[in-house]
Amino acid sequence: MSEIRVRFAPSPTGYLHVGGARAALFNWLFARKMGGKFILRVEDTDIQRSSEEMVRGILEGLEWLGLDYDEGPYFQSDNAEKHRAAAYGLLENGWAYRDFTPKEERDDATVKKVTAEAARQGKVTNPFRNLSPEESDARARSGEPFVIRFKTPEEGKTSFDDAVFDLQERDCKEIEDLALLRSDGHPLYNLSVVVDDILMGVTHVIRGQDHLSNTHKQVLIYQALGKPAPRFAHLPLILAPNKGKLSKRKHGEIVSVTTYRDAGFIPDAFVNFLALLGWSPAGTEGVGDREIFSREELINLFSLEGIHKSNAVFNFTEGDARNWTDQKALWMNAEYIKTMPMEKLFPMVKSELQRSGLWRDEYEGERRAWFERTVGLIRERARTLTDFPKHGRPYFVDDLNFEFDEAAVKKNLHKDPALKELLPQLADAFATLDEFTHDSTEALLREFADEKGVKAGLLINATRTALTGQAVGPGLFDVVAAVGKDRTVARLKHVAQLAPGGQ
RNA sequence: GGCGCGUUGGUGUAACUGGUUAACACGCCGCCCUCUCAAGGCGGAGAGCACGGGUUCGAGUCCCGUACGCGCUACCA
Repeated sequence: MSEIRVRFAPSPTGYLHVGGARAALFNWLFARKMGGKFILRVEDTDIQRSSEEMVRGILEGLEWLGLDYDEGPYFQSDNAEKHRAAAYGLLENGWAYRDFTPKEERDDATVKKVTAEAARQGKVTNPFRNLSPEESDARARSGEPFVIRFKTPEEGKTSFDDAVFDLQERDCKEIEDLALLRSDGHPLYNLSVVVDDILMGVTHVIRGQDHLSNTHKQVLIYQALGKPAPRFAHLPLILAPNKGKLSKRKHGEIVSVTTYRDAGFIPDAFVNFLALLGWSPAGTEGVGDREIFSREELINLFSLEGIHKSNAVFNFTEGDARNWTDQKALWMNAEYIKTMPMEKLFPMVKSELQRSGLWRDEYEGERRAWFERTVGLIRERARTLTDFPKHGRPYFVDDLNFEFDEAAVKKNLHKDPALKELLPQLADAFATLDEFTHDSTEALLREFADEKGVKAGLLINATRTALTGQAVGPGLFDVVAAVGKDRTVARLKHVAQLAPGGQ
């Protein structure tokens, strides 16, 4: 069997969105699984809409996801000459004709309505379809502008066996005489994809279901070109919570994969989440109810048969800061952060801390053990990588340059006036400890509480807020040990000064 | 309008070729743990499988119809 070759062919009309990312992922998984090649091709036929910046966005997204391509990126526009040649070839052998109808300018917004309205009138035979070659040539020679259209057969049907949607058939009379070449000579999508896929030896076309109807046109073009069509596999769509289309205009940054990168997602976690949107390893022996899969496992488990037919909803709540994206994605990310090997997590946390100016080289030198322990503390309740600088700041700064949560201060420091006296005393007691560990500090604090006749919880919560500014966080004695003796003593004394006197 | 595709709890999914009280995960609620918050453990609510017919001893699984959603119907991709 010859080599499997698949491609991801995004149009650079925006950044890499989750739908595109998932299409790229499935192509990549298939290529890796089958030992084939994964090709990246940018469909920039419509040059007016393309920009280098947008191409960069796509490349960045793929890189972050770790979807490396074996060939490319190719640019469809580079092949325009070949696409044109193909169109003229079809013109010559009678599979296409020149249409001299004057161009109608339609803007993107109204084109749907206009075309739907036109379709309502019923299909009409293009008056130029049967123009004699002589007359057609003559008019072309005279400089009259024309578009080259495919001469869709009047009889018969097209068919292909989709790997996901099974046998697809369509009557040719339902298919319009699609334009192949614009009057300005630019090749159009349906021609370009086919020619490029032939040129690149693509064996499997895995793409969004929105192309399912187009595929019939492409099948016709393959026939006209005398080439076998590849195997098609159409993916279900990813929809917004209202089951409508996911779009940049309506849903903003939430659909861009770079948003997830910047928000502190682990690439593997996002890939894992994406893989389960519209695909499942159902029926695979021994997989059971698992949902967490490493990249290698996904590659092994992946198959076109596991792809669903029905669309999936990307479930997020607009305007909810905590659940800004799909909660399962968030959960999965937390799961990865919590369980991944420290060696893999370390560099991610490092660059995150560097971004917020909290990184020190000693963290991978003499203080590495301390740093890893501290990261271990934070990771247990982190949902994204940005939680490391956010929750971790009190551990990484020497001074008091971290935020004190107002409610926490009120509840844990100001509520009981006795703390103004107790905290400095506790600080002094801590200062006497030679060995400053989880156990030794806990023993000391509890004994101190007993002596003073107060509940340990009072001091514990006050100390937590003194050391971290928060009312919530890891177990207090883990915090104390991580913050260390000097800072613990200093911070306890500091907050005591801030406490309201007397009352 | 035409053509195509789809429809299992709020979301993602499972349910071998029709055969136990429709399963799992996320989310939600409660309990336990506990110095807080998470995590973790335990338990619970939530779908009778879009709706209506049919076939069958028996249907989420097969057939027909309807509704709804989505896609295509461009000199966009």
